[in-house]
Amino acid sequence: MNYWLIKSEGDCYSIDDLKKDMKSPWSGVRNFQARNFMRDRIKVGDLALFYHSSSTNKDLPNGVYGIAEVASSPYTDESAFDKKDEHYDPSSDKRRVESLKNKIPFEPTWVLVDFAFKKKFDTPFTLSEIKIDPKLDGMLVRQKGSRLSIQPVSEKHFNYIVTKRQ
DNA sequence: GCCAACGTTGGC
DNA sequence: GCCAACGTTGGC
Repeated sequence: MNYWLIKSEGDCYSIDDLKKDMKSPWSGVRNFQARNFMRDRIKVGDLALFYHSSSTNKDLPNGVYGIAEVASSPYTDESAFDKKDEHYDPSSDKRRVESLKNKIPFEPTWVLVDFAFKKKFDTPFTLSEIKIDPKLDGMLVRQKGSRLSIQPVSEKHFNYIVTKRQ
């Protein structure tokens, strides 16, 4: 089993939204490294820290707000083909249209997995706490300019954060 | 709202 | 294949 950290902007899709929906397709990832994690390494049942980023709300500081569970295998992210979607990708749509026209197999550029709600922490484990805790040395999210929206987390770090919030 | 850091694009 | 320019992310 692997552990992950998934980022979302709190104003955009929060842990409360996931709790309400119970399960959500993690669409809109347009970064190749993050895509590769979903396509090649993420497995059903893997657990992920749910991280809120870029918060301008003082009551919702950046940090880990709870836990989500991987609830599907990777599948095509259809939003890449939707002109009205904010994550529309013309080049991937063009590839798809060409493949349909020429009746050749198509490997979608962008895939996604579903995440299911697992748990919300009573209090978030904030980024500032993560940064000062020696037990969390080496966590990717601590690195300045860590822009990966899906990143691996070690079992040790995962368990440490979860235990601290139980 | 600013700006540094990063990934991606496009011209050469 | 390099690298400058660009757009986006994310912390403050």
